[in-house]
Amino acid sequence: MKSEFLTILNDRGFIHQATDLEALDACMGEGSVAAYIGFDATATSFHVGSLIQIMVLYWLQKTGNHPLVLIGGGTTKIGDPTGKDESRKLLNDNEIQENIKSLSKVFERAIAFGKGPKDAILLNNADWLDTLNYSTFLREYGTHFTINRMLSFESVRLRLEREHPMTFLEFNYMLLQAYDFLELYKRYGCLLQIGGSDQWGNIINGVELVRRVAHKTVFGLTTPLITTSSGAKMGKTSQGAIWLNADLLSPYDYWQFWRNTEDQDVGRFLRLFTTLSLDEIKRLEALEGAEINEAKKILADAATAFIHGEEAVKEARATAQKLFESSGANLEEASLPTLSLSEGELEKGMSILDVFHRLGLTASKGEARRLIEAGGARLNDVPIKDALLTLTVASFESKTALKLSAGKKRHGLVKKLTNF
RNA sequence: GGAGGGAUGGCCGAGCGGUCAAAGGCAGCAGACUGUAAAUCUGCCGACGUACGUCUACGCAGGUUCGAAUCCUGCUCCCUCCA
Repeated sequence: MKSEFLTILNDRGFIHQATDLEALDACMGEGSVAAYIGFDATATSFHVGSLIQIMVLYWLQKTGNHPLVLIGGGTTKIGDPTGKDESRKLLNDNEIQENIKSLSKVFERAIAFGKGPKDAILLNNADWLDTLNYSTFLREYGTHFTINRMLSFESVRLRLEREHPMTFLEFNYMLLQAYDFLELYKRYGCLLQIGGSDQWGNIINGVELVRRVAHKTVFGLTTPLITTSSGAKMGKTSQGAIWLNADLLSPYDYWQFWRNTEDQDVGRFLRLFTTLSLDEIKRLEALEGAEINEAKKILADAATAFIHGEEAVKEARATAQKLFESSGANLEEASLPTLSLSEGELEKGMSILDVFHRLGLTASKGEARRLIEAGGARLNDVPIKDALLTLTVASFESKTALKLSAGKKRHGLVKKLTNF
């Protein structure tokens, strides 16, 4: 590898497949290249599954290339059939707009947007897709696609084989994504599209369309699907996805997610999801036994800082330290789910089951009861034995906050509100 | 168009008139062991009630029956074979 960008990607394990790696490398070695990554606007937040793409954007910019962030405001109206057994419910314009607004916040910390030649640009393909004229589009681009070939793509073939219906609308998705590439090539001289490995088919369609229409060789590159060593897809937990937006998953929980990485994944994740130097990572992943916990903290710090910023890291780390490393510390400041009870409520007494439920530590009161029976519930680190326990003013003694724990890792605070 | 099979809890999958809140597996949660890891072992795993209990749930809508996830009718969706 000659180019800085591809060297980094290669060393850090970002490359799964590429159309012509050598030619791309030569091209990127010569100067700044505009490259794009497309994102669906199907949810209000990304989760860690998309994080690898965001890291790639960071490295693009870091190595002097020109990142184009494409949000699929237009293609989301179609719905990417890739990897899906049946068509998704279609979103309306409003929902898509909301999603775009909420999604784009994530990029701001990772890359710099602006008007300069190396500043990232945020784009929405609705800007060109919405105004396409059907018959013109068919005449100009429809001739470059054969049904024979389109039917051979995995996304289509699977549906056909299983006799799950695929609508004509969805069938067209790949044409529109291919057209995006062409449009970005024309507008910004974009030479490279990067995406997850499942996007391979869509990406090569774009490469091909640009070659046929503009007679230019452009490139495609995919990143691997990241799984944990135990084989699970990244970021799926019982609590739901590991969201990147703080309103869906608190920075503390995000930090914890990384803190709890399996030993075997630490090195790989440090390379992919932090920007630490490779030397440093080598040192960290060589740690053995309990020592590797230090590496996990560094991973959690770096990954959290990348998305939520240094402030959030400090808070998360302080909270974690209070919870796990020092007992009886002052918890007032900790960033935990908190329930404030008024004096009125405390006069009457509040069932401990209700408190667990309202704190979100358990999904129902029954679950809270089972937790207590299993010995996993604690009040200020003392196991709760009685499910009938009620919290009253007296429970607080001289303190203003109580710590409730569900297992070792999930905690919440109950505060006493003073009326006056 | 014809013939047959199927739809069960987050997923897979048994049950085929009462003993069914529904076997078993996976996922999940808790406990033990550890290192906030993995593996292993143990317990839990619809909601509500302190509890004998009540409610909701086996594709949808009706029906038969003292009693239905289980039988009947209609509907919807899926699968297999034949044309």
